[in-house]
Amino acid sequence: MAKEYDFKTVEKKWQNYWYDNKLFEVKEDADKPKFYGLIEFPYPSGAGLHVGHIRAFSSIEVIARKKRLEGFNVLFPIGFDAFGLPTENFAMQTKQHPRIVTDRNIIKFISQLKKVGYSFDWSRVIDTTDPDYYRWTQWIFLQLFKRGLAYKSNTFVNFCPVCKVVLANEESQNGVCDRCGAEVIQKEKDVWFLKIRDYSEKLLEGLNEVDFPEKIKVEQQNWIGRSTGAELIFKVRTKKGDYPLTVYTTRPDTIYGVTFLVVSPEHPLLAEHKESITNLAEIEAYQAQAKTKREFDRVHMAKDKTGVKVEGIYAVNPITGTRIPVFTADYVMMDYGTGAIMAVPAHDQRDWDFAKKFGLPIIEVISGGDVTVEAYAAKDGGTMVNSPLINGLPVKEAIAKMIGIMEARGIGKSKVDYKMKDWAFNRQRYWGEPIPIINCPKCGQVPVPEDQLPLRLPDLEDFSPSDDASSPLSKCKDWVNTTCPVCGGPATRETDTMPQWAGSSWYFLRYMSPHCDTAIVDPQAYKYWGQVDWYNGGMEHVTRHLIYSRFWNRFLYDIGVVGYPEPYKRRSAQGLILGSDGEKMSKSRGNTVNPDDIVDTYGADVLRTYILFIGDYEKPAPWNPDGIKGCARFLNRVWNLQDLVVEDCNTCDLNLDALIKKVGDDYENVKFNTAIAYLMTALNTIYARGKTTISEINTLLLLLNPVAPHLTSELFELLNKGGKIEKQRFPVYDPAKLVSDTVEIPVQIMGKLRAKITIPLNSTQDEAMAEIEKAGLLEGKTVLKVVFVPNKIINLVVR
RNA sequence: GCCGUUAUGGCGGAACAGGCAGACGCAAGGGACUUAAAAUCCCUCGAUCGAAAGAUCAUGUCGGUUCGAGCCCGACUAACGGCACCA
Repeated sequence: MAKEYDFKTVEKKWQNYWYDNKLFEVKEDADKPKFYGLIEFPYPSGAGLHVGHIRAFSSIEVIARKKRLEGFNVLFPIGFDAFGLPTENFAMQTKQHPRIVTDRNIIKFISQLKKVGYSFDWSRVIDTTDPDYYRWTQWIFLQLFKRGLAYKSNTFVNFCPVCKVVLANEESQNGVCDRCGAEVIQKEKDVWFLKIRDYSEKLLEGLNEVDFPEKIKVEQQNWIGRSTGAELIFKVRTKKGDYPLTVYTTRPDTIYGVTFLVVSPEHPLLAEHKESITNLAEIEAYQAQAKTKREFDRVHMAKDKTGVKVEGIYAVNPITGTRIPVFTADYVMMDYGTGAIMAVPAHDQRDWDFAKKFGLPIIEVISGGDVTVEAYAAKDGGTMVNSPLINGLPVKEAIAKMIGIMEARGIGKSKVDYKMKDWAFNRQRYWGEPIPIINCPKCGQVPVPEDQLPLRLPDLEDFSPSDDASSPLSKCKDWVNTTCPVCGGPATRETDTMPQWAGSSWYFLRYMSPHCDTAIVDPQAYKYWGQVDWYNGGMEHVTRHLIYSRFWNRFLYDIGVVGYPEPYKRRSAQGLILGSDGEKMSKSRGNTVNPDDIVDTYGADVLRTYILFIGDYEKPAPWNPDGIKGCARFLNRVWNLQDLVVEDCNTCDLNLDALIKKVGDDYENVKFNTAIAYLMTALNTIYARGKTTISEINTLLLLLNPVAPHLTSELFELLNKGGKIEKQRFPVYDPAKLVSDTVEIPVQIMGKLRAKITIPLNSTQDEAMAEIEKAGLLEGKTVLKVVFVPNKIINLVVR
């Protein structure tokens, strides 16, 4: 009998062996093919590692170990995305410096990750809060700034009047402050933006060349929100003369149905033509009200349209010459299109609602709906009516023709627009990268010279937010007051810091040469490692991190710093691990699972096996404490295979080639659950037979090694005179052995399974029928029709 | 409202490309071993009828295509995720 498997000793032994011998530390090696596997680096929260992390990391871990066995030079790095609010808040509460908190958390994470036996290259650990790292984050910002892609602009921020602090969007969900529950108000402030909109088209195009799950592509496409339409110019008659008001529309075909125009309350028309407006007081009251209205309200009041008619001015329809009234209403946004729309109530539900409320005419210009009941959008059908120049045309043709007419007359042009907004790139917080800009009264915004980077965070005593919506850094006068690098005169530093998404937008580049101090990435290292071959992470990052980092990489490509426009070749996404109650894990629900507990009770291999076996990798799965036991049993049975070893075994006819193919393919296809299931089936077969050979076990161990590396390393060593499993090659199957010479096919009668017959491979229909006759399945029946799929099935239609 | 995803036993989930529904695991029941328990091993395990052989029903609902549908088509329902007064 085999010695009982002592996971504690064995796991410790192999972890020491791997880490002490630096087995996973890699260098560029031109003789080997490279594989760069990446997991989203964790935020080192005080709570430590979560089972969600285990699921997220274990996929690439399996691939990394498999690729190593296949002879690849594998880069599988880890680091920490350590700037951010939770640490800062925790630091404030406990009156410790965030640096201390961060370092402590990182140490904890590293020890937890090592206990799981992950094959990370520990020589490349990066930390976004390390000045040697954020020096380069700041450097990238400066490149963006120098090319006009970073700019400061006035906008509204979420402000909690109780805590007196600017809140990030994620801290003010539903218009309520996360910490005190007070209603958040909008406060005007100058903030930095990155012109990600300039990259809309490139980010869309790039999706064509990457291997991402379709739903990720669709989500990014929707986020970018490309629409093709037209900009049309309506003349607005004012006391100062005609004001050319440009509206954006995707439906220029409906121009004959325009019965009013609507401008956003922030539209410059209103500010520039006050003297023409006869109900100015009313307009200004409405503007003031719209300003204080929170984003949240705007959305939830969607059905109850508000607005005011702008008296004293009117617009002229450029096609018909008709006079039409101008309104201002907050259902028109200043930051999309031109902030002004032509309203066609007959064919747009929002305009319809507004027209009903204000008693405005509704003119049908596309037949096919009943516009007295609701708007008829007619996206796919309908023909134009009441539209002299385009009557009778289907919608699509009408759009094209009308754009042509407008372009010819100089009153409009086709125009592509995007919903994606520029990236608001600052926070009024301490624990982030300082923005390396100096404000000089004479020279304006001056970049910190690159040789002065990193611009270090000053070591503040009090890093709590200020109550005037400015950053904590503004309190540090020694740091704020500086001299202008251009004119040498007195100047002040930018006091806002970068958002959390900054450091994570380029970290995959840093891993290639984490200690390079002359560039963000060493060109030789980049030349070798290039793109990330496979990147796994959460769906929640698809429209933030995943799009931001694609943007930065694309920018770096455009300025010649990197050689590939897309950073990630392939992306996969793990599903959420839910609590055993089927609900999202949370401390308040008390349904969380600490991976440390599982490692202590069952061992790292069991945890790894279970998290991969739990279900479809890409779908959410509830944690089941009993399920872990099954995986523990499985691994135990693998260990005990040593008791079944015989020298010669003529009945050991397990089809290993089929198993190798199945398991290997499943790993690559993110189907870890079925890969493990097939290994279990093979094991059951061996146990039923009662004997096995060392060579058979070795194959199984190699297949299982990426999932359960400790146990398989130990058993391999034991059975192979001290041999090391990592020196082996991942098994290769012989395609010729995947097919046998006979095949069992089902016999259906009238579509229902009635019997099974075993016939030689590639038998003809007649041979199959002969076999069925022999079995006496057709007595008293007349065969009307035979459907025969060679080697698959035979179905008989009988009477 | 728009976009997307999903729906299979008591549970998690399998089913390659329209061809044996329920692999694998859990739970449950029965048995062996044990003084006993744990561990381990063996058997049963979708529902209904039947002593059995077997038959019928069954992949969210209702229709359709097909020799054959969990899978394809049409119309729904529910849950989850994303976006949202986007012109």
